[in-house]
Amino acid sequence: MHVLNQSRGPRDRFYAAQAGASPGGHGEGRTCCGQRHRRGGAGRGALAEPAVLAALLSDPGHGYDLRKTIGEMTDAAIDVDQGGLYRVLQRLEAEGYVVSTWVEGDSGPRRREYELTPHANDLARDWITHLRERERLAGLLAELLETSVGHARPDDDRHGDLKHA
Amino acid sequence: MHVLNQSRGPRDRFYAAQAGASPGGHGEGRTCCGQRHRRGGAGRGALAEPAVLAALLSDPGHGYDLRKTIGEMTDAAIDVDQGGLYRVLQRLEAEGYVVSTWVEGDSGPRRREYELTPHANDLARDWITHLRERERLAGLLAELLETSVGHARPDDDRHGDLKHA
DNA sequence: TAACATATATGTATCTTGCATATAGACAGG
DNA sequence: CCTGTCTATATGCAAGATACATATATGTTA
Repeated sequence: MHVLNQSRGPRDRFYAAQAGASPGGHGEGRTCCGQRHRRGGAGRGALAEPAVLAALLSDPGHGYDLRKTIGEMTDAAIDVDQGGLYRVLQRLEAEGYVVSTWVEGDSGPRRREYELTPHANDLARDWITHLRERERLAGLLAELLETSVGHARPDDDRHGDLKHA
Repeated sequence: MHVLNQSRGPRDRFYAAQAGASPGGHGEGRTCCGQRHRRGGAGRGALAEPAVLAALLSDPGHGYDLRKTIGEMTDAAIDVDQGGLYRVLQRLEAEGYVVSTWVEGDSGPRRREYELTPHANDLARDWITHLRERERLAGLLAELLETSVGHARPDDDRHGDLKHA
């Protein structure tokens, strides 16, 4: 599952401390594209905001549940980090695309309900245009690479690296 | 044309000074998605590197010409900034995907020729996978947004902003 | 010699991400 | 009662990628 921001599931408190993660040292996970796109970075472009928008459009609610909503909507293809999620919501509110209100729940911790403003429709349309363009460009580049690389398939030269034949 | 990095065409020297750009002050270009994706940022994800890879795969040469190659290959949809271009090339060389050699040209400024190493094929295949996934996710989100927003089309309320009517 | 095109390269700000951490209420088990 | 876990919101921080501006150096042309 693509983790846009966070994803370590439940067990927030001291998870890292118990698991022995090095704070500041960083591991060296290698995701793809030759070591790149390791931890932070803009490897895949902005996806959290449109995902949040889509979730709020189809099913308004509070932040914590938004993750689940997004996960379901995208068939688990997109998972937004908790931290990033609230940052997106704060930004959207500061810009007038959502409004939030504290809910007086009689149980559980305090929570906010987020609602989209009419402006959000404009933003969503902007995002649609933008995402379609990104889709097009990614596909275009993929095709170009496929055309040029095409000769050797991943399992075809696992032993000869292009110049041994 | 999508400007990945730079694009102000010829006229490098003092272009900004003459045009009166504020160094450090920054303007506030608004590209799309409600003010965001203004100047730097990771708005569209990494595209410069795969573009350079595709260009080098189909037509090796020196950096300066690579821009033109990329522009032609992508039908002007992608334009890589000069600065970013060389940074990509340096990175690829540091990682062993390209090798460069100074060319003793009898005219013009010194230049480097860049060649891909056999390793570059693996990287290209990684990028293909990655780009296809990005294509898929962008399309998925676009569809979700379209479904939820669908009711009002951009030109349907160009005069009524949803709440003034 | 000034202006311009070619060519390579660095400085810097900004944006978005991903991981880690900080609070805090409610609830279950020992 | 204390500990641990789940729900819920939020900030700190480093890294990666982009875009704009600037710094060079060489050759060509006016």
